[in-house]
Amino acid sequence: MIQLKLSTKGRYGVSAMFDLALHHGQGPISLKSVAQRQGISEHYLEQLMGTLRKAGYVKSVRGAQGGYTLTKAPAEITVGDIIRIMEGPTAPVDCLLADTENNKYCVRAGHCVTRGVWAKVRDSIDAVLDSITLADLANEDKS
Amino acid sequence: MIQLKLSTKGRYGVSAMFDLALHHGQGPISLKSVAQRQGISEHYLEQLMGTLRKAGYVKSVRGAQGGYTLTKAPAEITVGDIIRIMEGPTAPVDCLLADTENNKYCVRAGHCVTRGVWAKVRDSIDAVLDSITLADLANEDKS
DNA sequence: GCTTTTCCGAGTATTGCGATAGGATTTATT
DNA sequence: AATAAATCCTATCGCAATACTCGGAAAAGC
Repeated sequence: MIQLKLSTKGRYGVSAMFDLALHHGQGPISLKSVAQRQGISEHYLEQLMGTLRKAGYVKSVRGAQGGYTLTKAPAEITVGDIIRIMEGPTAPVDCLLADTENNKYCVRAGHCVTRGVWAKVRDSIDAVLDSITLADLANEDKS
Repeated sequence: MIQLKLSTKGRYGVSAMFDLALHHGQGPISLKSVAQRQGISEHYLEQLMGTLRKAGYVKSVRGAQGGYTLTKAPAEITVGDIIRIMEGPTAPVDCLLADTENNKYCVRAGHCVTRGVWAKVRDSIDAVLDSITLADLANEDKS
Protein backbone atom coordinates (compact mmCIF):
# COMPACT_ATOMS: atom_id res chain seq x y z
CA MET A 1 0.00 0.00 0.00
CA ILE A 2 2.78 2.37 0.86
CA GLN A 3 5.50 3.04 -1.60
CA LEU A 4 8.65 5.05 -1.24
CA LYS A 5 9.38 2.39 1.27
CA LEU A 6 12.32 0.21 2.15
CA SER A 7 12.01 -3.51 1.59
CA THR A 8 13.20 -5.98 4.18
CA LYS A 9 16.41 -6.33 2.20
CA GLY A 10 17.48 -2.84 3.17
CA ARG A 11 16.10 -3.00 6.70
CA TYR A 12 17.48 -6.43 7.52
CA GLY A 13 20.76 -5.52 5.87
CA VAL A 14 21.20 -2.48 8.09
CA SER A 15 20.08 -4.39 11.19
CA ALA A 16 22.52 -7.20 10.51
CA MET A 17 25.42 -4.83 9.79
CA PHE A 18 24.54 -2.89 12.93
CA ASP A 19 24.70 -6.16 14.86
CA LEU A 20 28.11 -6.98 13.39
CA ALA A 21 29.28 -3.47 14.30
CA LEU A 22 28.24 -4.03 17.92
CA HIS A 23 30.39 -7.16 18.00
CA HIS A 24 33.24 -5.77 15.92
CA GLY A 25 36.61 -7.13 17.00
CA GLN A 26 35.13 -10.21 18.65
CA GLY A 27 35.92 -12.60 15.81
CA PRO A 28 33.44 -14.18 13.40
CA ILE A 29 29.78 -13.77 14.36
CA SER A 30 27.44 -16.53 13.24
CA LEU A 31 24.32 -15.65 11.31
CA LYS A 32 22.33 -17.78 13.70
CA SER A 33 23.09 -15.38 16.54
CA VAL A 34 22.53 -12.31 14.37
CA ALA A 35 19.21 -13.65 13.14
CA GLN A 36 18.05 -14.40 16.66
CA ARG A 37 19.03 -11.02 18.08
CA GLN A 38 17.54 -9.08 15.18
CA GLY A 39 14.47 -11.25 14.71
CA ILE A 40 15.18 -12.25 11.12
CA SER A 41 14.79 -15.56 9.32
CA GLU A 42 18.23 -17.14 9.37
CA HIS A 43 17.97 -18.70 5.94
CA TYR A 44 16.74 -15.48 4.38
CA LEU A 45 19.51 -13.53 6.06
CA GLU A 46 22.03 -15.88 4.47
CA GLN A 47 21.03 -14.62 1.07
CA LEU A 48 21.30 -11.00 2.12
CA MET A 49 24.75 -11.54 3.62
CA GLY A 50 25.83 -13.10 0.35
CA THR A 51 25.08 -9.81 -1.34
CA LEU A 52 27.04 -7.87 1.24
CA ARG A 53 29.94 -10.31 1.02
CA LYS A 54 30.14 -10.04 -2.78
CA ALA A 55 30.12 -6.27 -2.41
CA GLY A 56 33.09 -6.51 -0.06
CA TYR A 57 31.53 -5.14 3.11
CA VAL A 58 31.83 -8.37 5.09
CA LYS A 59 34.04 -11.40 4.98
CA SER A 60 33.06 -14.89 6.05
CA VAL A 61 34.72 -17.80 7.78
CA ARG A 62 33.19 -21.18 7.00
CA GLY A 63 32.87 -24.13 9.30
CA ALA A 64 32.29 -24.47 12.99
CA GLN A 65 32.88 -21.31 15.01
CA GLY A 66 32.71 -19.46 11.71
CA GLY A 67 30.64 -16.44 10.85
CA TYR A 68 30.92 -12.94 9.48
CA THR A 69 33.04 -9.90 10.25
CA LEU A 70 33.05 -6.37 8.88
CA THR A 71 35.91 -5.68 6.46
CA LYS A 72 36.12 -2.04 7.54
CA ALA A 73 35.70 -0.16 10.77
CA PRO A 74 32.08 0.69 11.65
CA ALA A 75 32.93 4.39 11.28
CA GLU A 76 33.86 3.79 7.65
CA ILE A 77 30.59 2.15 6.61
CA THR A 78 27.52 4.33 6.12
CA VAL A 79 23.89 3.31 6.10
CA GLY A 80 23.79 4.61 2.52
CA ASP A 81 26.46 2.11 1.51
CA ILE A 82 24.34 -0.74 2.80
CA ILE A 83 21.04 0.48 1.39
CA ARG A 84 22.52 1.00 -2.05
CA ILE A 85 23.98 -2.51 -2.07
CA MET A 86 20.79 -4.12 -0.82
CA GLU A 87 18.19 -2.15 -2.73
CA GLY A 88 20.00 -0.79 -5.72
CA PRO A 89 20.24 2.91 -6.54
CA THR A 90 17.97 5.08 -4.41
CA ALA A 91 16.36 6.86 -7.33
CA PRO A 92 12.66 7.51 -6.77
CA VAL A 93 11.97 7.21 -10.51
CA ASP A 94 13.69 5.25 -13.25
CA CYS A 95 14.55 8.15 -15.51
CA LEU A 96 17.03 9.47 -12.97
CA LEU A 97 19.18 6.40 -13.41
CA ALA A 98 22.05 6.22 -15.87
CA ASP A 99 21.07 6.67 -19.49
CA THR A 100 19.24 3.62 -20.70
CA GLU A 101 16.11 2.82 -22.60
CA ASN A 102 14.23 4.10 -19.58
CA ASN A 103 14.97 7.60 -20.77
CA LYS A 104 12.25 7.24 -23.33
CA TYR A 105 9.91 8.54 -20.66
CA CYS A 106 11.76 11.80 -20.43
CA VAL A 107 10.58 13.06 -23.80
CA ARG A 108 7.09 13.37 -22.36
CA ALA A 109 5.75 16.83 -21.79
CA GLY A 110 5.74 17.66 -18.13
CA HIS A 111 7.86 14.75 -17.15
CA CYS A 112 11.13 16.61 -17.41
CA VAL A 113 9.71 19.31 -15.17
CA THR A 114 8.80 16.82 -12.49
CA ARG A 115 12.12 15.11 -13.01
CA GLY A 116 13.77 17.95 -11.10
CA VAL A 117 11.56 17.13 -8.14
CA TRP A 118 12.63 13.50 -8.04
CA ALA A 119 16.27 14.50 -8.33
CA LYS A 120 15.94 16.69 -5.24
CA VAL A 121 14.27 13.87 -3.34
CA ARG A 122 17.02 11.45 -4.28
CA ASP A 123 19.73 13.89 -3.24
CA SER A 124 18.15 14.55 0.13
CA ILE A 125 17.77 10.83 0.82
CA ASP A 126 21.37 10.18 -0.12
CA ALA A 127 22.56 13.05 2.08
CA VAL A 128 20.83 11.59 5.12
CA LEU A 129 21.88 8.00 4.50
CA ASP A 130 25.49 8.93 3.78
CA SER A 131 25.74 11.00 6.96
CA ILE A 132 25.10 8.08 9.30
CA THR A 133 27.73 5.40 9.94
CA LEU A 134 27.47 2.09 11.73
CA ALA A 135 29.63 3.59 14.47
CA ASP A 136 26.99 6.29 14.99
CA LEU A 137 24.33 3.63 15.43
CA ALA A 138 26.50 1.58 17.78
CA ASN A 139 27.23 4.64 19.92
CA GLU A 140 23.58 5.52 20.03
CA ASP A 141 22.76 2.03 21.22
CA LYS A 142 25.21 2.17 24.10
CA SER A 143 24.12 5.56 25.36
CA MET B 1 14.47 -4.26 -8.42
CA ILE B 2 14.80 -0.79 -7.01
CA GLN B 3 12.92 0.12 -3.90
CA LEU B 4 12.58 3.43 -2.16
CA LYS B 5 10.91 4.32 -5.40
CA LEU B 6 7.76 6.07 -6.43
CA SER B 7 5.08 4.04 -8.17
CA THR B 8 3.28 5.37 -11.19
CA LYS B 9 0.46 6.46 -8.91
CA GLY B 10 2.63 9.20 -7.50
CA ARG B 11 4.34 10.08 -10.75
CA TYR B 12 1.19 10.09 -12.84
CA GLY B 13 -0.65 11.97 -10.12
CA VAL B 14 1.93 14.73 -10.09
CA SER B 15 2.09 14.83 -13.88
CA ALA B 16 -1.69 15.10 -14.16
CA MET B 17 -1.92 17.78 -11.50
CA PHE B 18 0.91 19.66 -13.16
CA ASP B 19 -1.06 19.51 -16.42
CA LEU B 20 -4.18 20.84 -14.71
CA ALA B 21 -2.08 23.63 -13.19
CA LEU B 22 -0.83 24.63 -16.65
CA HIS B 23 -4.45 24.96 -17.78
CA HIS B 24 -5.78 26.45 -14.56
CA GLY B 25 -8.56 28.96 -15.19
CA GLN B 26 -9.45 27.51 -18.58
CA GLY B 27 -12.47 25.56 -17.41
CA PRO B 28 -12.75 21.77 -17.07
CA ILE B 29 -9.92 19.80 -18.67
CA SER B 30 -10.78 16.35 -19.95
CA LEU B 31 -8.78 13.36 -18.84
CA LYS B 32 -8.45 12.36 -22.47
CA SER B 33 -6.36 15.45 -23.20
CA VAL B 34 -4.35 15.12 -19.98
CA ALA B 35 -3.63 11.46 -20.69
CA GLN B 36 -2.48 12.24 -24.22
CA ARG B 37 -0.21 15.11 -23.22
CA GLN B 38 1.33 13.23 -20.31
CA GLY B 39 1.50 9.84 -21.99
CA ILE B 40 -0.66 8.00 -19.48
CA SER B 41 -3.33 5.34 -19.95
CA GLU B 42 -6.62 7.25 -19.88
CA HIS B 43 -8.55 4.56 -18.08
CA TYR B 44 -5.88 4.13 -15.45
CA LEU B 45 -5.71 7.87 -14.95
CA GLU B 46 -9.43 7.88 -14.22
CA GLN B 47 -8.80 5.80 -11.14
CA LEU B 48 -6.03 8.06 -9.96
CA MET B 49 -8.16 11.17 -10.43
CA GLY B 50 -10.89 9.53 -8.40
CA THR B 51 -8.48 9.39 -5.49
CA LEU B 52 -7.56 13.05 -5.90
CA ARG B 53 -11.21 14.02 -6.21
CA LYS B 54 -12.20 12.21 -3.04
CA ALA B 55 -9.31 13.94 -1.28
CA GLY B 56 -10.67 17.30 -2.41
CA TYR B 57 -7.81 18.44 -4.61
CA VAL B 58 -9.79 18.43 -7.85
CA LYS B 59 -13.45 18.74 -8.76
CA SER B 60 -15.09 17.19 -11.78
CA VAL B 61 -17.78 18.17 -14.26
CA ARG B 62 -19.51 15.25 -15.88
CA GLY B 63 -20.89 15.04 -19.39
CA ALA B 64 -19.74 16.49 -22.69
CA GLN B 65 -17.22 19.32 -22.36
CA GLY B 66 -16.68 18.15 -18.81
CA GLY B 67 -13.42 17.41 -17.08
CA TYR B 68 -11.38 18.29 -14.03
CA THR B 69 -10.25 21.52 -12.40
CA LEU B 70 -8.06 22.21 -9.39
CA THR B 71 -9.98 23.24 -6.29
CA LYS B 72 -7.15 25.46 -5.11
CA ALA B 73 -4.61 27.73 -6.76
CA PRO B 74 -1.50 25.91 -8.03
CA ALA B 75 0.58 27.82 -5.49
CA GLU B 76 -1.46 26.27 -2.69
CA ILE B 77 -0.91 22.65 -3.69
CA THR B 78 2.44 21.03 -3.00
CA VAL B 79 3.95 17.96 -4.59
CA GLY B 80 3.96 16.46 -1.11
CA ASP B 81 0.18 16.84 -0.89
CA ILE B 82 -0.23 14.83 -4.07
CA ILE B 83 2.32 12.15 -3.24
CA ARG B 84 0.82 11.55 0.18
CA ILE B 85 -2.65 11.18 -1.29
CA MET B 86 -1.53 8.90 -4.08
CA GLU B 87 1.01 6.74 -2.28
CA GLY B 88 0.03 6.94 1.33
CA PRO B 89 2.35 8.21 4.05
CA THR B 90 5.94 8.59 2.92
CA ALA B 91 7.36 6.48 5.71
CA PRO B 92 10.24 4.27 4.57
CA VAL B 93 9.35 1.63 7.14
CA ASP B 94 6.05 0.60 8.71
CA CYS B 95 6.98 1.15 12.32
CA LEU B 96 7.15 4.90 11.77
CA LEU B 97 3.44 5.00 11.03
CA ALA B 98 0.84 5.71 13.68
CA ASP B 99 0.72 3.22 16.53
CA THR B 100 -0.69 -0.05 15.29
CA GLU B 101 0.14 -3.69 15.47
CA ASN B 102 3.11 -2.85 13.28
CA ASN B 103 4.85 -1.56 16.35
CA LYS B 104 5.54 -5.10 17.39
CA TYR B 105 8.71 -4.81 15.32
CA CYS B 106 9.99 -2.01 17.47
CA VAL B 107 10.67 -4.21 20.47
CA ARG B 108 13.45 -5.87 18.51
CA ALA B 109 16.97 -5.12 19.57
CA GLY B 110 18.66 -2.82 17.15
CA HIS B 111 15.52 -1.93 15.36
CA CYS B 112 14.76 1.09 17.47
CA VAL B 113 18.26 2.36 16.79
CA THR B 114 17.80 2.11 13.04
CA ARG B 115 14.34 3.57 13.47
CA GLY B 116 15.95 6.97 13.98
CA VAL B 117 17.57 6.64 10.58
CA TRP B 118 14.26 6.02 8.82
CA ALA B 119 12.69 8.94 10.63
CA LYS B 120 15.38 11.27 9.33
CA VAL B 121 14.91 9.96 5.81
CA ARG B 122 11.17 10.50 6.01
CA ASP B 123 11.59 14.04 7.32
CA SER B 124 14.01 15.01 4.58
CA ILE B 125 11.74 13.61 1.90
CA ASP B 126 8.77 15.48 3.31
CA ALA B 127 10.78 18.70 3.49
CA VAL B 128 11.64 18.51 -0.19
CA LEU B 129 8.19 17.50 -1.36
CA ASP B 130 6.44 20.14 0.74
CA SER B 131 8.70 22.89 -0.56
CA ILE B 132 7.58 22.53 -4.18
CA THR B 133 4.17 23.72 -5.38
CA LEU B 134 2.40 23.14 -8.67
CA ALA B 135 2.94 26.83 -9.39
CA ASP B 136 6.69 26.30 -9.09
CA LEU B 137 6.52 23.51 -11.66
CA ALA B 138 4.33 25.56 -13.99
CA ASN B 139 6.70 28.53 -13.82
CA GLU B 140 9.65 26.26 -14.46
CA ASP B 141 7.93 24.89 -17.54
CA LYS B 142 7.33 28.34 -19.03
CA SER B 143 10.84 29.62 -18.51
C1' DG C 1 33.77 -38.39 12.01
C1' DC C 2 30.65 -35.32 13.86
C1' DT C 3 28.86 -30.92 14.33
C1' DT C 4 28.72 -26.34 13.08
C1' DT C 5 28.67 -23.11 9.86
C1' DT C 6 28.81 -20.85 5.27
C1' DC C 7 27.43 -21.42 0.50
C1' DC C 8 24.35 -22.23 -3.50
C1' DG C 9 20.34 -22.95 -6.39
C1' DA C 10 15.65 -23.91 -6.74
C1' DG C 11 10.99 -23.33 -5.63
C1' DT C 12 6.80 -20.88 -3.81
C1' DA C 13 3.04 -18.19 -1.68
C1' DT C 14 1.55 -13.71 -1.41
C1' DT C 15 1.24 -9.12 -2.66
C1' DG C 16 0.81 -4.97 -5.32
C1' DC C 17 1.42 -2.64 -9.55
C1' DG C 18 -0.36 -1.24 -13.76
C1' DA C 19 -3.31 -1.65 -16.25
C1' DT C 20 -7.82 -3.43 -19.09
C1' DA C 21 -12.92 -4.30 -19.61
C1' DG C 22 -17.51 -3.17 -19.51
C1' DG C 23 -20.83 -0.69 -18.38
C1' DA C 24 -23.75 3.12 -15.91
C1' DT C 25 -24.57 7.95 -15.41
C1' DT C 26 -24.46 12.80 -16.53
C1' DT C 27 -24.61 16.75 -19.64
C1' DA C 28 -23.58 19.79 -23.81
C1' DT C 29 -24.60 19.91 -28.44
C1' DT C 30 -27.30 19.10 -32.59
C1' DA D 1 -35.11 13.61 -28.40
C1' DA D 2 -30.90 11.61 -30.02
C1' DT D 3 -26.15 11.57 -29.98
C1' DA D 4 -21.70 12.11 -28.41
C1' DA D 5 -18.59 13.20 -24.84
C1' DA D 6 -17.20 12.69 -20.64
C1' DT D 7 -17.01 11.13 -15.66
C1' DC D 8 -17.91 7.32 -12.51
C1' DC D 9 -17.77 2.51 -10.65
C1' DT D 10 -16.60 -2.33 -10.01
C1' DA D 11 -14.27 -6.17 -11.35
C1' DT D 12 -10.61 -8.78 -13.25
C1' DC D 13 -5.96 -10.03 -14.61
C1' DG D 14 -1.02 -10.76 -16.03
C1' DC D 15 3.34 -9.78 -14.37
C1' DA D 16 7.07 -9.01 -11.40
C1' DA D 17 8.96 -8.65 -7.00
C1' DT D 18 9.12 -9.66 -2.20
C1' DA D 19 9.99 -12.55 1.44
C1' DC D 20 10.65 -16.25 2.36
C1' DT D 21 11.35 -21.91 2.55
C1' DC D 22 13.77 -26.15 1.31
C1' DG D 23 17.44 -29.31 0.41
C1' DG D 24 21.75 -30.15 0.14
C1' DA D 25 26.98 -29.40 -0.81
C1' DA D 26 31.28 -27.85 1.04
C1' DA D 27 34.45 -26.27 4.59
C1' DA D 28 36.55 -26.21 9.11
C1' DG D 29 36.92 -26.73 14.17
C1' DC D 30 36.40 -30.27 17.81
